[in-house]
Amino acid sequence: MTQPRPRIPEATVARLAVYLRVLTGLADGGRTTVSSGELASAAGVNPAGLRKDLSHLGPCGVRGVGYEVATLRDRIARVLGVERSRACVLVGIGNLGAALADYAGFGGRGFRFVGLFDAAPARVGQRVGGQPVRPMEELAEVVAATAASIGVIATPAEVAQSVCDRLTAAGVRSILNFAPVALVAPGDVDVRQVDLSVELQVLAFLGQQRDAGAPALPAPAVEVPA
Amino acid sequence: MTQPRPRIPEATVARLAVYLRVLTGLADGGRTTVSSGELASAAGVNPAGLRKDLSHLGPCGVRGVGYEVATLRDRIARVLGVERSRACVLVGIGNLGAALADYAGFGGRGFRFVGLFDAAPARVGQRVGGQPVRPMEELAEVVAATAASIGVIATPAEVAQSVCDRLTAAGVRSILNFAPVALVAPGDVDVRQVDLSVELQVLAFLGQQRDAGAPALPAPAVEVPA
DNA sequence: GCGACTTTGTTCCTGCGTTCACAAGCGGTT
DNA sequence: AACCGCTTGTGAACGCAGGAACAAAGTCGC
Repeated sequence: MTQPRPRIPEATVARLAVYLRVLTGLADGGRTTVSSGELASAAGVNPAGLRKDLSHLGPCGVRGVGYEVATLRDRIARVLGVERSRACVLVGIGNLGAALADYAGFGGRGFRFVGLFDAAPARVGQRVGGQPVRPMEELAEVVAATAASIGVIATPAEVAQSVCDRLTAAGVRSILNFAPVALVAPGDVDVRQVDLSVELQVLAFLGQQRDAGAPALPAPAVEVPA
Repeated sequence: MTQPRPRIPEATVARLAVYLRVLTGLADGGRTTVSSGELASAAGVNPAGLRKDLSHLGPCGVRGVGYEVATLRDRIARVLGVERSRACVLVGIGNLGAALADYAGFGGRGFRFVGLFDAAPARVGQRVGGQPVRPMEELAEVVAATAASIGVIATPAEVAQSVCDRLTAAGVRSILNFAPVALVAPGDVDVRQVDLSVELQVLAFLGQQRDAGAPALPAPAVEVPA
């Protein structure tokens, strides 16, 4: 009954999600097989690293040929746990929340939002992404009824912790937090933090560093023909 | 170079951005000093790691006391290049693009959008976050006029590469891509990828792993099925 | 049927990031 | 003025991720 779970590194899991997306696209395009080199280039990673990532799933390719697109896609989907659709609740239907609710990349990849919640009475009742926005009072009820295991927080930072508390109290065990605060949660709850502005600041730093120290750099920019 | 710039690890840079946000909040709250332990807890990291991160900036704390909030904040801001405001252009004003344009976390942290662009004629002319949406034809012009160094892509995946090409052609050297495709760009252009659904899939994986193996299994060392 | 080519899966190695633990330094107290 | 406790900064070890090279294995051509 147990899965092949010799512990997959988290960095590998993140890349597996990318491979899954690429493979889904290839399958929709009618491709039946793909080589590690091609897949790696489409995913933006090193071919050897890709093969190492896939090796965690056990042998799933054919030497001399490559990987069967549909088979590999299904296998990754099963390992990632997106084989069956997962119920998620989304709290905070501001600009970002509405964008997330509408984001096609979620529904198409095994996630479905079973409840959108907001504390502002003005927002409650509006329809976003085909669903009505519900008041916070219904949160526990919906989580219990749908067995939602994932909660997404897209509220202002000030209320994120209290939303987190309510989600965990309702039984949610996994939380994705877009608010720029570090949440504290019970040890058996997974919390992942996404700060949209952090990436922008890393970019600014790299740009400043490049501009400051690179002028005399050789950097003939050899092109890599794909 | 007068700058102590012996290469700061990228992971450290990302955390410095988080420290900067926490410090700004503390300063606004009137705090004058803070210890590494407290700051680390607010940022969700290990105290020793935080001190190591800060050590890249040179000594900036007082032993036995802690760090001076305002001083440390300004120092990190200078290192990250957030001291002066940076001009950014944003392409793709859909749900996500509108959320980004409105996101207060950007303007407050040294980034200002000097141009919002969309290919859909229906969107052009609308005002989002206090600015008008412009047609793609004006992209190169605006980038040249404002010396924007950062471009943000929030378009559908299909057109992201062509937008990337136009941005680089216009002179943008740093690109933040929210579209789920790996972009190819010249070697002197920094491209950073953010896939919102990847984090969700990592969460699903961790949740599945927890549910399947947590009851009493420490590490069963199971092997692959068939 | 056999050889050669292609591509996977694995192994080794190098470098980086993270953590632990300790010495150094400063403020407050007596 | 000297001691003591607190906190920083740094040095070292551990573990992990990434990259390159090699061997196994299967297919295609002759």
